[in-house]
Amino acid sequence: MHVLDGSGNTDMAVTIRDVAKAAGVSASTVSRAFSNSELVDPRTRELVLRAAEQLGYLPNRAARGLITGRTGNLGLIVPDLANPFFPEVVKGIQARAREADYSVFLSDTDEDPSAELGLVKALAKQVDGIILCSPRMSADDMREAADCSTLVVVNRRGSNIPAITIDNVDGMRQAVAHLAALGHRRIGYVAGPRSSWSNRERQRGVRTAVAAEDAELVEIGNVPPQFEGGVAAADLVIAADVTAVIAYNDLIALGLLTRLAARGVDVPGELSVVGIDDIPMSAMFSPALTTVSIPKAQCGRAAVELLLQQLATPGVRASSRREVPAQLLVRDTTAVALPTGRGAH
Amino acid sequence: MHVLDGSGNTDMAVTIRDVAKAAGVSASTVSRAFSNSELVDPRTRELVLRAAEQLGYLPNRAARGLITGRTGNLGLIVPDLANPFFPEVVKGIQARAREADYSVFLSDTDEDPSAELGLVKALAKQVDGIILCSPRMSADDMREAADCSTLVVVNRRGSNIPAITIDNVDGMRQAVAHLAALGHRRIGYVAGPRSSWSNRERQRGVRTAVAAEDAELVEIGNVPPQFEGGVAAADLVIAADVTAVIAYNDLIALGLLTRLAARGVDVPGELSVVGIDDIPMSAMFSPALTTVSIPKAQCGRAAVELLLQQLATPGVRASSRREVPAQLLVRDTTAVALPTGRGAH
DNA sequence: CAGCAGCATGCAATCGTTTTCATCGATGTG
DNA sequence: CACATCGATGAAAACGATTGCATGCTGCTG
Repeated sequence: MHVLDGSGNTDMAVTIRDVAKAAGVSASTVSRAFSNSELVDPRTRELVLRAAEQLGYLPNRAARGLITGRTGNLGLIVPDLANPFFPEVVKGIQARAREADYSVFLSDTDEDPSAELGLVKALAKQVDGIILCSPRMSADDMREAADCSTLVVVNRRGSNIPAITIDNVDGMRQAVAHLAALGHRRIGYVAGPRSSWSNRERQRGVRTAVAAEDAELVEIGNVPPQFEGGVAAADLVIAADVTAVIAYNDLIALGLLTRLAARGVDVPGELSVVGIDDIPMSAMFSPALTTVSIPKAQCGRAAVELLLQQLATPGVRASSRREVPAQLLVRDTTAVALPTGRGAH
Repeated sequence: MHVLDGSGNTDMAVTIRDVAKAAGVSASTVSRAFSNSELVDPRTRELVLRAAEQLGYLPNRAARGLITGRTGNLGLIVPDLANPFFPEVVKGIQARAREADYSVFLSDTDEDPSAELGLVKALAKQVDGIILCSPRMSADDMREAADCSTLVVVNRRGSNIPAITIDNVDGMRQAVAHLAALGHRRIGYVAGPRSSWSNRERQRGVRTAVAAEDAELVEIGNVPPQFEGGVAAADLVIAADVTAVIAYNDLIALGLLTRLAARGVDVPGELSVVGIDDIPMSAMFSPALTTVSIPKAQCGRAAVELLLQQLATPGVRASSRREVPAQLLVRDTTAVALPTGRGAH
């Protein structure tokens, strides 16, 4: 026998009317006691709250949502939760949402861009707004999605939709400045997927920064943003005869590190490597990866913030956006360039 | 201007009555056309479906839930999404839930056991059932939680609650048999948190298996189940004078590997290391970690399966459980034991 | 003392569905 | 031909909450 909640009903819902009866008031008063607390006598309110407490009453959000039109739910769509970049973002979203008393619906598209729009539509009716993380869908689909629900996108910009982005250009500037200061004059960039907005941004940032430092840039193929992509790119990097390389993300950088070690290339002695993202793994590798860190949880919180703001000022499809800073984290994969530059041995 | 959905309403909901009007039938018929399809004339049904399609109608789940008592939602509570073990499980849950046309509410407790019960209560009204991943709460709290909602727990057993567990004992048997076959006679086990049910299971499994192989077991302190825990434990392992060590999880094993390398201990030459979990990182390390792999996505799917089953047979609080197999994955951190055993150099 | 302002509360309609019950033709049978 | 049967459909009552409106009470003012 467990301790029951006074009434003895283990599963049947206790409604607003039960509370009303227990407190000797009407249902409306109970409702008011919970929301517009100003319109009800403080004493009555206290009475109601106590009765509710005792009965273990919790408002039924679905019923409330039906009439108010607001569900208190948020949708969240990510391409792949197994990608170590996303869990931290999701945690940030979750945490901030809970603070604002919102619940979060999570959907993982498994990297299928064509599933994204469908999920938005399916979710639209059950939520007040949707956060799209690094969406892969087309710009047309984005517009259509925006017509279904209040949207905020993370890690992409365009279609006049409120967005949280990362200051990739500045991040790249920091990375390149760091390398240049170490004497590197010929720098490689291992590009991620061509279709990725982030990749284009980072590529742009690297180009600008390298030009500003008066150094030379070698762009190395588009590879999938995974460990294997880095493994595959390593030989190209060696052949490119650079003294330092920046990878589109940490996973690629880690792949590089592994293959470079296998090829007998000393990092950072012969070659410096810089990643982007700062996924937890990067600190655990040896040598620990120098990387451009992105405040992932902060991105998540900011996305919720922006969504809440959109929700609060309805009708205003203002194209608000927010850019979070990136920050270079120097660890053990970058060092001064080899004095002679190349071919030494 | 975007293509609108025929009616021109970008945000206002299209209800069952709109469809009814458009199809020239009553609301009841539309409802039936969507659910109990048998009670409606196939031709009428076709008509309704076409009208709904054209208007872009999607049933409002909240309204439906209000009357049926079933929400079509599932709750999911995890201790820490940033722990690389969980994302895969969550993906499995998500995928299976979507197949069954359920949506998933995600909550992350940030490793705070005292938050778990509160989240269960908050979620209970909005979902048909809740999946608790590796819950840290007390047994009493578990019982109370089970009174709030239909529950399935993953990675823990007890309180007569349906559970998905891993066959830790067999996993340990495989690991120990592998090591014994390589000639190891003195084996270490680096224990995880004392409060963890999994740790107790694994410890028990190792003891049994080591005894069965007639080898010697050295148990090494309880450490936090993180990389840092492994780093800290490495020196104890060296001092324990074993030729092989099994860690409570991969994160600890990876920490061991890192610190052992720093101490100049050759793995697997001088010491073999086995992890548990098979997190993605483990394959990327060098040397790649030999580990007892757990089918994480399958755990997730099984949990949903079990929950759905509980939901289908209401009232039957049968203590169903399901155990998924673990499987040893031999990679590069295990090798034959040093011939002389210890102190060699 | 009458009248009125203003506050606290209750009544009832409503949100978008499902579901029970009744209705209405059409069909089959004695 | 009349009556029971049956299948398809519609009308209306729920589900649990919110909210505009009406009501009753208190207390103040002229």
